Parts: sequence; C-alpha cells; structure tokens
Amino acid sequence: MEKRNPVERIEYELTTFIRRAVYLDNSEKKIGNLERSAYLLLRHLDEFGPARVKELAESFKLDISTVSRQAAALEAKELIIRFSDPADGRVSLFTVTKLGKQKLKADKKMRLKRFESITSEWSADEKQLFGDLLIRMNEAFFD
Amino acid sequence: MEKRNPVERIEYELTTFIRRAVYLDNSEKKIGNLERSAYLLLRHLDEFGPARVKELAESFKLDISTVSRQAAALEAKELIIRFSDPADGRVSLFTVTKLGKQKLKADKKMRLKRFESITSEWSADEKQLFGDLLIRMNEAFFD
DNA sequence: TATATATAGTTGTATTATACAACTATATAA
DNA sequence: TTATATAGTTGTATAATACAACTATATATA
Repeated sequence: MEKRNPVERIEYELTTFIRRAVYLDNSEKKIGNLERSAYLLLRHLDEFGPARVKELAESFKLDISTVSRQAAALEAKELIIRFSDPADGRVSLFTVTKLGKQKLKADKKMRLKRFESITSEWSADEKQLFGDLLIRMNEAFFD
Repeated sequence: MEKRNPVERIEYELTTFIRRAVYLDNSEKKIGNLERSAYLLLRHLDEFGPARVKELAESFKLDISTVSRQAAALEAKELIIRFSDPADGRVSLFTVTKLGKQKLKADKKMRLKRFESITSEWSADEKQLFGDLLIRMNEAFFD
C-alpha cells in the first residue's frame, strides 16, 4: 500500500471502507438500533422537515417503491407519521414523531461517539479538513 | 450543515457517501464493468497472491458460502482459476488469470480516472492527507 | 491403527433490499 | 369532459446475503 500514489490510496481505502461499513451496518456490532435506511430517512425528515416519498427517494437514489415500503415500516413503528398534503391529494407527507426523534437522537449520539473515538487522536485541523474534503468529494462524486 | 461540528460533519458525509456509492455500484453509471464484489476479490488475489475462500471471506467480512459463490462465478467467467493446495486437500486456492488481470486493470484504470477527476482541484497535500486519514479511519473503525 | 472430532468448502433454503411493472387515486391539460 | 400526467402502493422477480446441512479431508485420540 505504501507504494501507491495518493489517489490510488484514496480509491483503495474508500472501496474497503464501503465494504466493511455495509457489513457493520448489518452485524450485531452495528451502531445504534436503527437500520441504516431508517436512520437516513429519519435524519432527512428531521433536518429538512416534512417530505414526500418522491423527494426522499431522489435524495437516497432509491426507487420510490422502495422508499414507500421503508416509510410504511417506520410509520408502523410510529417513528414517523403520515399526513395528506392539503394542496395535493396525491401526496403523502411524513414527519418525525416524538418517539422517532428520541430514537434518532439516541442513534446519532452513539454514532457520533464512535466517530469521536475514531478521530480522538486527530488534530482539530485534521478533523476540519477531513470533513471539508468529504463534502467536496460527495459533491463531485454525485451530480 | 454549516453549523455542525467537524465530527458531526464527518459522520454525516460518510453516511451519505455510503448510500450513494452503493447506488452507483449498482447503477448503469457504475465505474467499470465488474461488480464491486468481483472487483474486490480480484484485487485481493492480485495484491496478496493466491488465497483460499476462507481468507477472502474474512477479509471482506462475508460468510464463506457467499464468497464461495462469488469465486465460482468468477471461475466460470475464467477471471480466476482454482487449484488444490498440495499441502491440504480440503483447500481450494484461487489465482487471477490473464483475462482477470486485464479486466481488473481496465476497471482500476476507470476508477482511478474518476477519482483523479474528483480530486483534480485538490492540492497534493490535501490528497495526501485525505488518504492518510482514510487509512487511519479504516484501521480505527474495524478492528 | 481405528475412530472421533475438527476444518474447508459447497449447496440448499430463507430472508432482505431492491427495481420494475401494474395499478389506483388525484391533478392538470386539451 | 375527456385525455394525460403524476404520486404513491402493491405484486413480482432478482440478487446478495447468512445459516444450516452436507461432503471431503485432515488431525487428534483411544
């Protein structure tokens, strides 16, 4: 690995990261109690406010049928609630319930704790720069 | 997003990255021609030399039955070949074929090109540091 | 040496996440 | 008023995966 050029290393490490992160999300060692899909969905609603299925699907790059089922599952667990868009009868809007907020908060806390521990030896500058670069990478990667 | 602390941003961006990278890998816009699993398997054999199913499974954090099928599929496509371990008749070892090396090389090239383009505006230092931090993160994340 | 146990890998089966297609309900355009 | 477009749901197929049962081989033990 030492001989790689920087971009090769980035590619290598990110590919490895994805494989293992997906594993971790499905293993008993996963962070928190929510499925990754549930976590992302709740987080989106919590951050951006009520959203419809289509909007969520676009954000996650999933088919709306998939998100429709994910949302239905969260609704059944009473983590989100559905209400009709007064301006358009076809649209279902979802919002996070009190319970959903609790669960999200708890999971986020655990995830942050893990990331705090991972980066505990990093300098403030390193953390800052890493975050910046991730944002840039995400923007450039998906357009 | 601007209000987040650095670690929160790292958690946020990495979570987002995984979701979208998984999508990209399955979409028609994916990089290269190999499945992600095939790419990783070929890459491992190419880097570390002949390996058995168990070793690959441990490296990828997959069940050996899963890797056994992945390897069988690559064998059928003649990208890898199987040979018996002379020292242990139970063990199948795999190695990359000439064709496999070609395909791997072609895919790696495309992936690197993409990552080159993503990081084209980054300074050499930034690339270097990003790679270093990813390595550190991967090590700390999965032990 | 003969038998019991452990290991490597394969194959059968169930589950889950996903996409696509068919469908329903509603909205908009002609 | 009818045709078309859109939002979402539900049916169905596929693919990736884990776990369990099994086969073949190796190692340990009586």
